[in-house]
Amino acid sequence: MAQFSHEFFKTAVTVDNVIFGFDEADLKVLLIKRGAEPYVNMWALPGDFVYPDEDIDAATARILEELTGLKNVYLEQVRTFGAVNRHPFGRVVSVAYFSLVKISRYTVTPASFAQKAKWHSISNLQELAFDHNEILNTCFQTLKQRIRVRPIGFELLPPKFTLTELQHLYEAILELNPETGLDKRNFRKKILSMDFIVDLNESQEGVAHRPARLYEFDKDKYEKFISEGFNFEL
Amino acid sequence: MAQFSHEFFKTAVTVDNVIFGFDEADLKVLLIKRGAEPYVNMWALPGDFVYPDEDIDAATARILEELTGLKNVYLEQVRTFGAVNRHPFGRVVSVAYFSLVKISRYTVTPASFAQKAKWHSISNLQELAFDHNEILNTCFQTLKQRIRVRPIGFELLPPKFTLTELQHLYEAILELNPETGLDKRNFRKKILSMDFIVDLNESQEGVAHRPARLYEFDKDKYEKFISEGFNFEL
DNA sequence: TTACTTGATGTGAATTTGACACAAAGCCCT
DNA sequence: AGGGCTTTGTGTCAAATTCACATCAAGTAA
Repeated sequence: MAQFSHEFFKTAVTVDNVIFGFDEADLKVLLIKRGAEPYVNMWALPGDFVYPDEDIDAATARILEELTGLKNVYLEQVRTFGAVNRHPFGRVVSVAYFSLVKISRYTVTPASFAQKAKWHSISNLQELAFDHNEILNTCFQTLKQRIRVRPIGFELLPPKFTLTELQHLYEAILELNPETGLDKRNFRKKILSMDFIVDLNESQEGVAHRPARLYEFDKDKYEKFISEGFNFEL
Repeated sequence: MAQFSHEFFKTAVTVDNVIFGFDEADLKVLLIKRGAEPYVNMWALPGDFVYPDEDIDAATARILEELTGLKNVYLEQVRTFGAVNRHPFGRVVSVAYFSLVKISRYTVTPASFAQKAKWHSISNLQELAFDHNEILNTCFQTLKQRIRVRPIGFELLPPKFTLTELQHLYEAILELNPETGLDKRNFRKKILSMDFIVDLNESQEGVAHRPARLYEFDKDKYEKFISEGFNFEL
């Protein structure tokens, strides 16, 4: 095998991270403006080379932390993009992840590799560097599928949330028209039938209308139900 | 960026392919016995280095064809495995795929990199080379999910099949007990309500019991239904 | 002709989904 | 203090789907 090294050990591996956040009624993605060639000054997904002694999963977590300061974030590998000419400087294979962050906890810390970082509404994206539009899109589709079958929406919301916020989140991710999309009563019935979304007996404060009750997601309870054969769905 | 080359362009990328087949009542995987170090003489997933000028998807298709002679096979990328020490000879990142082949069409052609190739029953696997047990398992779980939501089971069956064969296939992939698993009448009702599984008005021949009707999967019809908003499920 | 094996088929109860509208809570303004 | 505004919270019924369940039919083999 040593004789193969010359030929094969010449690829660079990067990770690209589609960082989702949810704000008011909009699903957003955190993009950086590139500060170096290639594609300088274009918006791009946050990403970096994987270091020689670094697991790929760890590289993604590192990038996320460098950029947002956040640790222990929901991260999921989606797909690897390896077209021969996707990078102008050589053979670069990119492993795409998405992550879900609570946007309120985000603090602007553009990493060294970026001039600035900014949340972009998913419904309104321009052309990105490299094949990043394709990557972003693939990750968004994956999120859309995941959200219906795993209770990961809560990763995007503050720890205490209202059912209306939760519904808006689902509508944003599933790209449903708020009018015709999810029926409020049926949505609440479904959600509350899952006993791991617990009523905190608290209410919103300082809103100019009837205050909504606050709920939280109880991960321990969820995992207990799962281990009893329960199956989350929409 | 050129200054980074020294550091980063040192990884090798491989693909590993979990090739599924279905035979009688058993889901099988095609494994090769390794003919070279490392892990010589152990069973492993068929895989190879991705050539410098080869797309990753193309590499998988190539391996499959070298091994089985089959082209135009169902192939799906699953996940990339990139732990630092997964390969003893250096940093090797592996992109895992699964593929679905009609086992009857398989002809033994062990590729140059293998001493021999053999179908192994999925329910009865020994220890494999590298992290291939983990890869295989991940791919199997992915197949299990996909089969419920995409009509890909047909890729594993001959063009003309009986409903009993189809049901056995589902039971094997979903790891259901044939007794308690799927109800025959309900299964057939569901399947036949999808109008893209068409009755050929032919029967089995040479079986020592009442011959079963033969059906085929009509891909064009399926795609027409999909484009009309239809959603396949189980 | 009989026995054996597997194929084919329908009904009714239980559950789930989906559509739909109005009163209640709190803030703001006058 | 009262009225208006905005958003919250809640139940019923019809329709559709799911699930459980048993018997006769078709062909081969002896």
